[in-house]
Amino acid sequence: MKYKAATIKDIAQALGLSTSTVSRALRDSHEISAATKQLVLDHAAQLNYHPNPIALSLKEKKSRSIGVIVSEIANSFFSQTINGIESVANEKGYTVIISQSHESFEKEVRTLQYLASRSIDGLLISVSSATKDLLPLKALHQYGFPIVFFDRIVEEIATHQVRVDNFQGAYNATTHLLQQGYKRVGCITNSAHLSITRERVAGYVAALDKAGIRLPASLVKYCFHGGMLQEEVADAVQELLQEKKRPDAIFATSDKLTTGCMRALKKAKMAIPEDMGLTGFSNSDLIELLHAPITVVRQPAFEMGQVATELLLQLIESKRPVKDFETKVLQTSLITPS
Amino acid sequence: MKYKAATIKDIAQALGLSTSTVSRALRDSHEISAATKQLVLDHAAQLNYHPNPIALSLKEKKSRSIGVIVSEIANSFFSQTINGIESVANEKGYTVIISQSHESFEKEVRTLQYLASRSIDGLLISVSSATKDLLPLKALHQYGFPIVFFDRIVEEIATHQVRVDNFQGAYNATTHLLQQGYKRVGCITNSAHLSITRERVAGYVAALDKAGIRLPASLVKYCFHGGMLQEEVADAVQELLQEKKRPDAIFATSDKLTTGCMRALKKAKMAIPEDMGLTGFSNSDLIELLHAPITVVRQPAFEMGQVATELLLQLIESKRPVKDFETKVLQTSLITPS
DNA sequence: TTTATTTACGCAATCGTTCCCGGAAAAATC
DNA sequence: GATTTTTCCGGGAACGATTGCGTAAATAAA
Repeated sequence: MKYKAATIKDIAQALGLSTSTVSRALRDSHEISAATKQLVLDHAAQLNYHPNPIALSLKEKKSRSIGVIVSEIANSFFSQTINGIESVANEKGYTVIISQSHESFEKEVRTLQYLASRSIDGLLISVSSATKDLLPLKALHQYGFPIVFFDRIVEEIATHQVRVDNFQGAYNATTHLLQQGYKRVGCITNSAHLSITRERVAGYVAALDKAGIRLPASLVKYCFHGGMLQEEVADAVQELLQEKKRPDAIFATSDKLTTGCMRALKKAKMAIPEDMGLTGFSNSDLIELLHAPITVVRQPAFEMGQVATELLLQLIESKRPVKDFETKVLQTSLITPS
Repeated sequence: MKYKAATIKDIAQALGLSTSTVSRALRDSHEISAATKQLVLDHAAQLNYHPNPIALSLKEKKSRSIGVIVSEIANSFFSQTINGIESVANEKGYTVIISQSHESFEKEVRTLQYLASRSIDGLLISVSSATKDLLPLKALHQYGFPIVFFDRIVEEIATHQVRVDNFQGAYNATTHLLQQGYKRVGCITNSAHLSITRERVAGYVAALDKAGIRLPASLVKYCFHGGMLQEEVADAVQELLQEKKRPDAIFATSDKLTTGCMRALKKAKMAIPEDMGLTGFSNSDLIELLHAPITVVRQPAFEMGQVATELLLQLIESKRPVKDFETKVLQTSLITPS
């Protein structure tokens, strides 16, 4: 069953006016008399008239909707980011269409095409951990399609970017572990070609360097699926535990990896922080309730969503092609258990 | 900057055909010659032509998109449900537009109007804990707008509903606490007018009854904001602790309430399960990592999303008004720490 | 050869809205 | 009283696609 919404035509007919007059009256045009305007407005209210956004989209050639692609919404960081995105977008009258890549490149590409075909006006994306081929994104971008990267950046594509100071966050976390007295800090991280992976691992290495600690590269374990598969993390932890000189602490570079490590360590009956130190990136609000009181690097997720959306809308509403792109870098904070 | 997508007109012009011929060729109509079809198809591929969904929506009077309103996506239960919704909707070619009420009635109404004005074809909703006035929803429903309720049901509106066996889930959880030896089980629950609140409290009471335990109604504390405000939960816990005959265990009826209780008990330096037993509804995947190994009632969230979406699409695609409405009841499971 | 039937395509309306253009009536100016 | 200027409104095209109807040419039947 379909319910029929009132149209401008209905109002016109009922009042014996033309559609153009009604349209103008509703938009408060100066060339419509006050009396007619009132008449139209009253009748519109009575019919509960709302302009059909689809018809508008067709005419204006824009849908006033933006797409968001994240790996998973069931992830504190991303759901918080989305809240930030929504807050800005809705205020400006934009609809947000959220899609998940589930860390799969194929799903990401499909989603990309889908969103593009649904005529969204712009895209906010944090690429999947499996994304190595940038062609689909580049194609869209070269078409002049507005894109803003957040969190997981793609440097090869020239557009606005919003991220945190991943290097510093990782540096701080690693330094924190060292200050706790740990000597051999291993690292469990995401897919190697992600920007956040490179930056965070660099921060981790820099902190070790600064402390005069040199560790084998084998202490850095990459999880291609970014923790989506629990066993991938478990394997990585196991590998660390089986290193000839076993690490005494682990730095995990993402939400899923941090909790994944905890899970794996628990399974291996390794106590945190006694048997193994652990710290990592996480925006979960349950951290303080975990069985081991770990220190985490928290990202300003909500703010990141807001900033990214503002940049995107700016891009969308710009009259001429934007050539000057910004890279906003937000700061992380180290949260220690109270 | 705008990128211009190819239209049917572009193809027609380039090939010296009419738009109708091109349209029919693309839709593989029998009244177009094979030669012309091939010509059109080739050229369409070359121009990377994709039908404009907005133009189609305008003509077909449907947008092939559905709206979802939940209180919060940063909630394991809802994000899992959304995954289920997405899986079914996308497969059927529908876009999912997610909105959050943040447990605010005003936000819910605004969102409702917004979604309705964005011409979605149907709505999946789990009402906010603050929803007492059903007029906006009823208005939409009486208009013939397809709505399916999930999780938090509104019985007064006759349509499809999907929920879990809340009574049984609550009954099992409470019974579990009693079997552990707890005698005075308090309850921290959601806003009193929510369906899930009524059903879960009823299950809780029934379990006590069955065990021959009669407790004062003051042991049931209602949180109007459903745990959105941490202090609301903290206050409720405090009130329980200050009862003249203090309870020795708490049954919490939702995700946020369960973790909220844990947080409050931790603050009050009450050990779980020694000083106070705790169990509750939760779909968080971090439960097993919490400092206290609590038993939780888990809902089949993903499945719930799938079922609800199937019902909604069925409603949307039905030729005539549907009069027979289904109420699907799924089963919960009690997860005890290993 | 004439008529009937296909085949293969074009014309134009439609969806709801905006906006350019043109024009009648009223008001202002001379 | 005649002209110019406003004021106010309607006609119709446009956005991109679909579709009922009409029709020329090609083919088949008579």
